[in-house]
Amino acid sequence: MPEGPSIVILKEAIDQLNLEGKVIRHVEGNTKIDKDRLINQKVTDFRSWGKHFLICFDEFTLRIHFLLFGSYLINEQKKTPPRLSLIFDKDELNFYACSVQIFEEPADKIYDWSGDIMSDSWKSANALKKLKANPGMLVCDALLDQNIFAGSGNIIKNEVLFRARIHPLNTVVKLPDKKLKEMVTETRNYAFDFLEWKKEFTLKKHWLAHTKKTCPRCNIPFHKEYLGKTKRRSYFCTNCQVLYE
DNA sequence: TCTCATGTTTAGGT
DNA sequence: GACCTAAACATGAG
Repeated sequence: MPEGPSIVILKEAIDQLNLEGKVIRHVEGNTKIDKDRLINQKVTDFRSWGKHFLICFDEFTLRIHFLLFGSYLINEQKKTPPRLSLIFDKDELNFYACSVQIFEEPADKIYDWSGDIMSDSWKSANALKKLKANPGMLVCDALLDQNIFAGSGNIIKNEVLFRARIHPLNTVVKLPDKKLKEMVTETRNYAFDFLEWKKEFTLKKHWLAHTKKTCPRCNIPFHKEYLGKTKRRSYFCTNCQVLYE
């Protein structure tokens, strides 16, 4: 569920229902937020920013974050109790095991859309600027940093570094400028490949590095190590992924 | 049955 | 404050 492209799929599915401008009639779920705040409120828009799914209202924004295990169902229910159910006249949206928050501001005041790798407003130059402001940061951390690449996650990290032949333990400053730019553009490229493959249910089949045992370029074993500040799984080939001096 | 993982926040230590 | 770690949350695949 979690990475940015999956949230785009959710947004597109909900857009099919044409709920923009519709009013929420009932609210259920075990969330701790004030559910009454949502009743009789008119949804103005559904949006996504990175891994955040946003339900927008004139005066406030409802944010759903699926963390690692969250899920949703549209006009269907699970046996397990929902974290949040939004019931409209004809449709219902059910969210499970997710983080729910209300911000008392419209989404445009909260979010910088140019930081979202999936957004039409994405600006690679902004990401580049943020990277250069953190020269000592490991690239494996940078690709998980939501302030730089909102929507990128561990799968995208591993696949992008493999595609661009970059060793995960490079610091930002060690990468040649051209490589750094390539890392940024490949992040968005891969995210859109991820989106298409996920829609076809063929995402896993297309993984070249993530969870893989052997490098498909060199035909030698991948390294699997828990790297960076967040100690997330990294799969990499020390032969074709370069560690720059 | 058990381990582990597409994630983030918070509390606590140094 | 910077920087680190562990814990908490919670679900399903293998």
